[in-house]
Amino acid sequence: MSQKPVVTRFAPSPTGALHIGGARTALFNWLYARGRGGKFLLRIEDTDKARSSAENTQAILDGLTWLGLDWDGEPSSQAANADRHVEVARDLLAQGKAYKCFSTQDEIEAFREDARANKTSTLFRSPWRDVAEGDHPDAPYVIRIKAPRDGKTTLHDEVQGDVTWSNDQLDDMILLRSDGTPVYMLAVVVDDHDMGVTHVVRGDDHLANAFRQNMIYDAMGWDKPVLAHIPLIYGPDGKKMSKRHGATGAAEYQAMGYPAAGMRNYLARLGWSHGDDEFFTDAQALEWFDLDGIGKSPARFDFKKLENICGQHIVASENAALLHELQGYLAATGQAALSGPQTALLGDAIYCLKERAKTMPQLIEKAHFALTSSPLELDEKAQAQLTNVSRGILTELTPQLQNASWDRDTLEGIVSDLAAAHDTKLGKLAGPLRAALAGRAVSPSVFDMMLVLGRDETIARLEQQQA
RNA sequence: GGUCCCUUCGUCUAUCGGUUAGGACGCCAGGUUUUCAACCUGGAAAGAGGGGUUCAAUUCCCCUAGGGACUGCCA
Repeated sequence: MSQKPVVTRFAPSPTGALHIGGARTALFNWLYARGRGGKFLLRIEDTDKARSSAENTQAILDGLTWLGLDWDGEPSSQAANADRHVEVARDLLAQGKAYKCFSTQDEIEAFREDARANKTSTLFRSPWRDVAEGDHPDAPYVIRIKAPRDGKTTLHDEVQGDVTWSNDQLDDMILLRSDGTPVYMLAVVVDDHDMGVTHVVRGDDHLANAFRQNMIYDAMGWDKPVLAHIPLIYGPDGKKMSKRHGATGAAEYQAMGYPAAGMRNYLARLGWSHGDDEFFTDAQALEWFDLDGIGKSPARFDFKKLENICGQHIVASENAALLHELQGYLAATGQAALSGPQTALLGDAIYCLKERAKTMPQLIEKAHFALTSSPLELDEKAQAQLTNVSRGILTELTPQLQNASWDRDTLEGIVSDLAAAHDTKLGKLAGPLRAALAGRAVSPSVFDMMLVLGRDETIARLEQQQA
């Protein structure tokens, strides 16, 4: 049996921004396809013209781009394929697998109200299913598919396992509305088939739809894609993600300054696992990701863990890449871009900043010492001590620090010098250095200010802070 | 109401019949630290309930409870 190349797709409807749950669905599709050398397609389901907008479409594209989820080719528009959808519906009608139904919306609604009142099934059974063409009135009609009424249907789902439905639960769903436009359920199947989609990975809110869509595949005799219905993401309280949880849109996470790599990692691990691996790179995710690692139960969104993962990714970032991401964050949030000197200063400082920031705003906050300037006069005694201690030594130390290759004697010498300067701000350097000598992470602050700004500027700013 | 799905520490999860039920985030305690943050050590913390099957169930089956999705001429 030859392996067909994998084709996945993400098919959002542009009736709103990119939802964080949608972003995860896109990520899963992307991971699956890209990890197998397949294609990841994007289809905008814009058949609901009243609620769709170009702005939303752009927002979705921007969100995916921010997350680094690149798609193959141009995004396709479902609305643009309407003629093709109609053609399939007409084909089904011609084959006798669909029929014209003349029941009005009022009639159907009345039936449903009745059914609800009597607590019976609200499944509408059209009286037109078996009426001969000659007995049709000259009136508006919809085209409905002829659903099987006997037996049962079992669908295999890579996440849900085998799911069985009794066919009498299937309705003769509408394919073409009375105005002749195709309905979503038809469009999805036709588009997926025409686009050559091999794996449909989507939210499990579509699980029931899969059975309805399956009828079209059967009627047309088309190959069916592999299905994987993934559980939805819930808010921290276990309820559906909503505004009161703080953020539902991917763009909001970007605005909060979470790095894209951290988002990918966190979102991937939410509902999917590869043993005990929590923190991983894109390369690892691509290699490890598979459908059978996806859990069946819904996962809650945990901001604390997101932050933690993001922090780890910031630490692991290349300095230049992190700086670039920071610039992107500033631009995306409409903040002033860094000036040339600021960029240079930040470039020097970022190595010590990234170890203590979990988000972009935190990075900026920690960089405050380098990005703001406020020279001041300084105390003569402090000046003398500083000069004494730092002369030549810090200059020598800089490359050593950055290469993480330490000369213990030198450092210990500095510590004692610094300790002697206890009365001054300079004394603060002793602590961080001792910590470094003890094998712990260096607490940079003043020490790093020296390395980044130089001695004079550091002293000036410290004096200013004291005032 | 009907159909389908789900249920391991607070949270994300590991476990593919036999484990002191593991890890991570968070939390608590202690340590280090003259900023912020980080770091080190230790700790508390879970199989929804009830029946089976089996020598042995978190793991397989059934029931109950709880949660969710769907039930549109929306997508």
